[in-house]
Amino acid sequence: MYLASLGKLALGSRLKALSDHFYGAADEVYRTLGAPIESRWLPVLRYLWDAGPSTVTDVANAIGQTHSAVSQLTDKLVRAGMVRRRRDPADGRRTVLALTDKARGALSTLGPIWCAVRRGVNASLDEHAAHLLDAIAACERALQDRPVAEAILAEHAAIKAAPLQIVPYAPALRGDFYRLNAQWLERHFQLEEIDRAVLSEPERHILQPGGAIFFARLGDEVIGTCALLQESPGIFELTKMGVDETFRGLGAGRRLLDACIAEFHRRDGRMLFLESNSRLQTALRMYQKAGFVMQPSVRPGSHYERADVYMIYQPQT
Amino acid sequence: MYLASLGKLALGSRLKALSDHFYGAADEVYRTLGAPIESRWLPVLRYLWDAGPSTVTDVANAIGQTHSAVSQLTDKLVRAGMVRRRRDPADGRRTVLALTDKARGALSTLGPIWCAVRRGVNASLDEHAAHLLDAIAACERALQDRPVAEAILAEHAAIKAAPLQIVPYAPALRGDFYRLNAQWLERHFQLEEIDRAVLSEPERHILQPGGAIFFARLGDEVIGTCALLQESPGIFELTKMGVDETFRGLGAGRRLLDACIAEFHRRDGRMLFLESNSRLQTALRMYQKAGFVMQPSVRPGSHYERADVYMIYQPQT
DNA sequence: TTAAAATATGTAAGCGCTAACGTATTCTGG
DNA sequence: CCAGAATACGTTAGCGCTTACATATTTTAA
Repeated sequence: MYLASLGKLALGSRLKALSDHFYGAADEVYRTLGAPIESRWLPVLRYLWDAGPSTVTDVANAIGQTHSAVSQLTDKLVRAGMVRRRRDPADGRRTVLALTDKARGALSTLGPIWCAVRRGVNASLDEHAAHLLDAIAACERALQDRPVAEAILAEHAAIKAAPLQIVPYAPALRGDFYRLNAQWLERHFQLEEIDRAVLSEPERHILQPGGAIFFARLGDEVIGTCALLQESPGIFELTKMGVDETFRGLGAGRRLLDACIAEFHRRDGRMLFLESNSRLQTALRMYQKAGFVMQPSVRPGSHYERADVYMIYQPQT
Repeated sequence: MYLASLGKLALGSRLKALSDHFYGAADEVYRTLGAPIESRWLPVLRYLWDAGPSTVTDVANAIGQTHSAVSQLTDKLVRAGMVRRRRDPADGRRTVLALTDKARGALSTLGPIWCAVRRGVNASLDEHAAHLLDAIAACERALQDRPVAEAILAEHAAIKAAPLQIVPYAPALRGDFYRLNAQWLERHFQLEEIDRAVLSEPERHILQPGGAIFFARLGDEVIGTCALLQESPGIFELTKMGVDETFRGLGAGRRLLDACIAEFHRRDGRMLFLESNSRLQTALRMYQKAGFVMQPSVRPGSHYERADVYMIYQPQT
């Protein structure tokens, strides 16, 4: 959950754990079955098996590692008696790695074990693993096409350059009102029939009973909205606040909230309340900072299923 | 390619690289924009921001790391002046971590940058990242349900217990003949009309002209096949060899090959050849070991599009 | 009350990998 | 022919994380 703050960035450890899990399982199997092999060795051993004696760099390129990694792995393999190091007589810079007879013997008895590993992994993971591989490959390709840092800096420049404005309702914004509210409703709850009706016809359900709707614009983009609904004369509800997920953190929510509160005062409202849900912690903190106070119980006769929080605007004067 | 030998196990490094890429990009952005922050700090800082002063273990649980990792991260954060360590007066074992004013200041100016990071990452990766997350979650769940090592050992026991037999053609095996050949054809090439015809009616195209078909059975499962086709009197072609991908390494291919060669001798054949493709290195090595010799050019008048290898059986007597 | 068990944290060592460097050796162009 | 560039490879230090261990402190149970 808190990892989400980093967006997609916190994958590293999860994936390392995942792959360590696999390696660990394979090693456990090799140990149990008495195969004198470790799973981390396999890429190197397998390449030498297929390609015959090879230089460090050849192996490194083939298995997608740096020459250093191969060199260090080779240390272990030599220590385990699986690989022999030799100078290349034709080129004194090169080291030729070759399997020992011991390694050849070990590998040649490994067929059934590999087969079992393959089938066991498949049985456990089925298509999941395939999806994972596809997804990784897709990400790698996308990153090659375009460096992320560049994309981020471009976004930042665009955000900084665009002014953040609060504007009142206009018919052209009806679609935005729906979109911005549907986004968080669908993420956290269910979009119900009543929601669809109110969001589709804000004029009828909000403006006409004496309410107001504001929008936050960043440059040309409409990134947030908030509504003030007159429940009965002088009694207002703050509702339908939504900020585009990708544009949070710019202060648009607070600006919208302030606009609604100002409008409430302009209309000489006597009471302003809101209903929300305890899952929306960030929003609740913002309401609190703006002067809303948490009430001990939910609002009597609330017409929201999802409301378990009731707050009333009580600014300290 | 050689990683494939490990099946799905070689993900670790790729994913670490992928996530390092993200961290690196984010850090580059923070540096460029002058934010005194590193991306690895964020989970901790963000949690302290949201939850207030907390103990090491609380933070560790919240961000999904070990207490050691948090402790070490805290060292850095203290050195950077972002976090304060205090003993918990109520419980002398605990250390309470709290943000410094400096950290609070830094974090509060970070909104637009985070927003840009989110949008930049989204722009670069779009749904790829979402798929990746889904796939990881699916794998994690699958692993929880069933330990891999156990599944592998079960497979191994099953494989070891079952006898590997070579059996001649029987009508009930027609479907297996198709399946086993279609598998590798579709993976490496294209399944063409002519293939479909031959594979669907082996009696007509292979047996009736004086050929033979063998199957490898492991217990109840049919895991491989190979055919001997009489091209003209005394001239035989070894063809349609296929072993189920998940059952390779058990020696089924070699056993099938030997069966076909024995059959060739039993029929007093004068010549035995095969056509194949240089992509199928493993198969080619097996043919070589069995006595087939690579010819310098492709077979004249070959009826295979995909054949770029021509081998003739020439056992050293 | 007090010994044993549990909890909270820091520290050390290690993993697999990388980047940076150093040292050979070979290639290249004048 | 020979100086500089390029190549091959081992070594070192470091990353972020883990496990194993050491040291406090608190809780539990007899």
